[in-house]
Amino acid sequence: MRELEKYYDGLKTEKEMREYWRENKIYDFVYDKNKPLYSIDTPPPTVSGSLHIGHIFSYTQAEMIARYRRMRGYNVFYPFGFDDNGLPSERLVEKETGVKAYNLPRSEFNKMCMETVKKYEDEFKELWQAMGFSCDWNLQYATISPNTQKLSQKSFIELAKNNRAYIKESPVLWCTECQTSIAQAELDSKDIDSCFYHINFGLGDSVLEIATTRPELLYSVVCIFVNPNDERYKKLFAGRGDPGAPPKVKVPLYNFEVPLLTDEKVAIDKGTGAVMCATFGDSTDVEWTEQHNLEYKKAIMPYGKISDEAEFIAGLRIKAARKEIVRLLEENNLIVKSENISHAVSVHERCGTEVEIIPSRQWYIDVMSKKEELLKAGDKIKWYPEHMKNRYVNWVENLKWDWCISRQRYFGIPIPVWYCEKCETPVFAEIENLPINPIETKYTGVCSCGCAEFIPDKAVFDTWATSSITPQLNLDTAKKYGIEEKDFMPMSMRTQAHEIIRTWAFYTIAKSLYHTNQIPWFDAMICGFVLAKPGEKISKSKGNAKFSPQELIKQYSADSLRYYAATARLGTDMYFDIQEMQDSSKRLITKLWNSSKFVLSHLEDFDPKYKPEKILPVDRWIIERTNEAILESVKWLDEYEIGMARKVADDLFWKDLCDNYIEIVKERLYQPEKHGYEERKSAQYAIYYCLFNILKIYAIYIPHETEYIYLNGLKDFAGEISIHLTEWEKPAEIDSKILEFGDILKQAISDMRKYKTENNLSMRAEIDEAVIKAKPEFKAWLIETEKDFTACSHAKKIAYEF
RNA sequence: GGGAGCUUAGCUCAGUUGGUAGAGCAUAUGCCUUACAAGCAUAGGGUCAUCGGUUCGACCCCGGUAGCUCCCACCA
Repeated sequence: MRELEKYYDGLKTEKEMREYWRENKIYDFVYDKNKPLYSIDTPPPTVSGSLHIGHIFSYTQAEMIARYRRMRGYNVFYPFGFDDNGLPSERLVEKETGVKAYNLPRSEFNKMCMETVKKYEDEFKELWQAMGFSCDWNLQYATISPNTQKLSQKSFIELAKNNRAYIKESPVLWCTECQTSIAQAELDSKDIDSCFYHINFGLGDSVLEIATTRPELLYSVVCIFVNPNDERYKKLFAGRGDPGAPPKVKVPLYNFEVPLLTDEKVAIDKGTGAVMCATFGDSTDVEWTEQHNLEYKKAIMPYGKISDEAEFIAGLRIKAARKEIVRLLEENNLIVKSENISHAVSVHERCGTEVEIIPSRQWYIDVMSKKEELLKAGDKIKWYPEHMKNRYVNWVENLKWDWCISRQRYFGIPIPVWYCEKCETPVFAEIENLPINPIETKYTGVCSCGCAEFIPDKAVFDTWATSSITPQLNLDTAKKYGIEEKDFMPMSMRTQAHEIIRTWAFYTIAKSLYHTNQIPWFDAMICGFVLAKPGEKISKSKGNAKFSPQELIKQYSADSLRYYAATARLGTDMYFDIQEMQDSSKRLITKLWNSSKFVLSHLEDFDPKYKPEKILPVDRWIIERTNEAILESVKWLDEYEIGMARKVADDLFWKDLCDNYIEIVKERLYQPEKHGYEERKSAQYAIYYCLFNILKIYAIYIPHETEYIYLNGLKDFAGEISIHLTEWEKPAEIDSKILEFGDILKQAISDMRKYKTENNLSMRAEIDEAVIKAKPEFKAWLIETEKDFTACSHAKKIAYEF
């Protein structure tokens, strides 16, 4: 057995340990049918730029769970993936190269995307490896890979054939900057400064004042609404009967007439209580258009300009059009007043552009009619922390649109569909031909209408439409290891941050429900964010990501970052304090090193197979404390509370083992001639058990250091080639009597130390008497401990108060 | 406007069956102790946001209020 060096060199050691793990394939997935399976659905990071410390922390927390389960005897299926297709990646490429996707041939742009994505993936992978992640890279997947494309297209075709997915020409959320349809989940809200214009519309010989923030949409006004209970307008409807011809309102400038209708949705106290319904100003306009069966006019074109049909403003961009209309209205004295307001508008989360609603033909997945089933599925999943389920429920209940899955973009998975040139009926690719790009491959069949000419769909899928099948991607990999679907689905656990409950979690649940009629995973582990300060997310754009994760690892070591990342409470945001990280981690890592050094130096002649006939009471105490801590850690980790489990380990290690137990048995270990050889063996047995098990708990947090200590001190005793392949003890019931006995000893030591400190004495100073207060039932154990206690207190005499 | 979380020592936070308030950091004082001065010991420091209720007893359970944070809605 080798001895540990005087100081621990984390940076050097970590590299060596990772090399050791690689060489010995420590984390390679092996499916042992005698062990239960624990599968983790890890977020494939979006390849949209470099990762920051926030990503690192939440991934690390989940990684600790993987390690924990492995050491509890599970087959841990822990794959990693990259979400490398879609708009985020496209935007990254556009930003890095300065090109715009629509200015290039699609194949050329996609090639650029592949190159960029590859570069970042290598960077990501290196980073995860530098953090000591125990995933098996043989299980890796990428959402742009051919196999993923196949599964994603297959998922779509199945849903379309089961009428869960459908194509429809209808108003859709549209980003004029990215020039694509988007889904409700991609909306952000932003407060913007705007102007509320009160405009005079014509009403017979009189006028009707209507307030709007979007005068540029006057051309597309299809009717005016007032609330039926609004006293101001009731008289306008009097005597017209029902159904009567509604009053007509004349739109200014354009001078066409639209009906005046009533709807309960109109807020009486907003503006003048009369609202213009344009196609489309907002989502309420869409609802009204459907409910009241209104016509629609195309006002805004997909590229963000006003339609050619609109007089005065044709071809102008939206903001310019607004300006021009306002100018014309003012010129004609049609504006009664205008008030500056700040109001919330929906913007596209990726680019911040105000979202429009324009009619377009898109593919959707039905979620609106399945809300109840989706909510039930949410109930079946165990959410950690529990209250995170609220976000899911809240989202499902407030859904307004079916999930639009087609995007008019380039770097994504093609929609495997062609349309009949004559009747526009969609035809689907054959499953065995997937993956397929309909632009490159012709459809060879004949349409039911007899036509044989087909037009390919040029759109691609929403990124989430693919990343929502990660359980299926994982299953596909698992099958290669001989795991059957019934043993794999639902997966054990999904881990993710709370910000993507409405996207990733929701979509995955929906797809799982539609494909398999069951939940995708049993547990959802929802991590919090790492914030720079309250309310401020870490991001490059805010410039508060002072250090890159790579730099932090290089400077402070992965174990330091990992130990600190384990401070967080599950689901709760934490603030990253570099000083605190450095101090607390370094302290623990050093302490663990020094105490291990001490323990190992007393194990030269130790034989783990030999259990001393008599284990002394104080040794039984630290063994039992260790067992207690293991059980408590298990309890916390089963609930994904890694921070609480770490605290349990810290308390045992620091307070009980280092501060008290080692101080008590030190002399017994050094001087068997004074304390007895069998007594020394008892202590050896206890320190070995305690250190090994503490290392096993810490192994999930600081895998490098614990492995190094294990390899250089404990491996010869334990046999396994890595501490990460050992299993945690499974202690039976805890003996509380012996724990109580430990508390008595600790109290006595504390009293003794207090006395010495108050008298400015060294801890080694001799004192006349040390006093132990205890119940009489502990008398026998105390007598057995007297030699130890005398040694650690340096008291001439031990007095007892029973 | 609806919902969730938080409010405990100067700072960061624990406190999971309701029974005398805890840790780390910081501060002060002392201690070279056969692992560790990259250490150890001891101490000071809290009307547990606030008001009310239940209870023999409340940081904990219930209700109200305030502040902070987040999610959702608000887009005429």
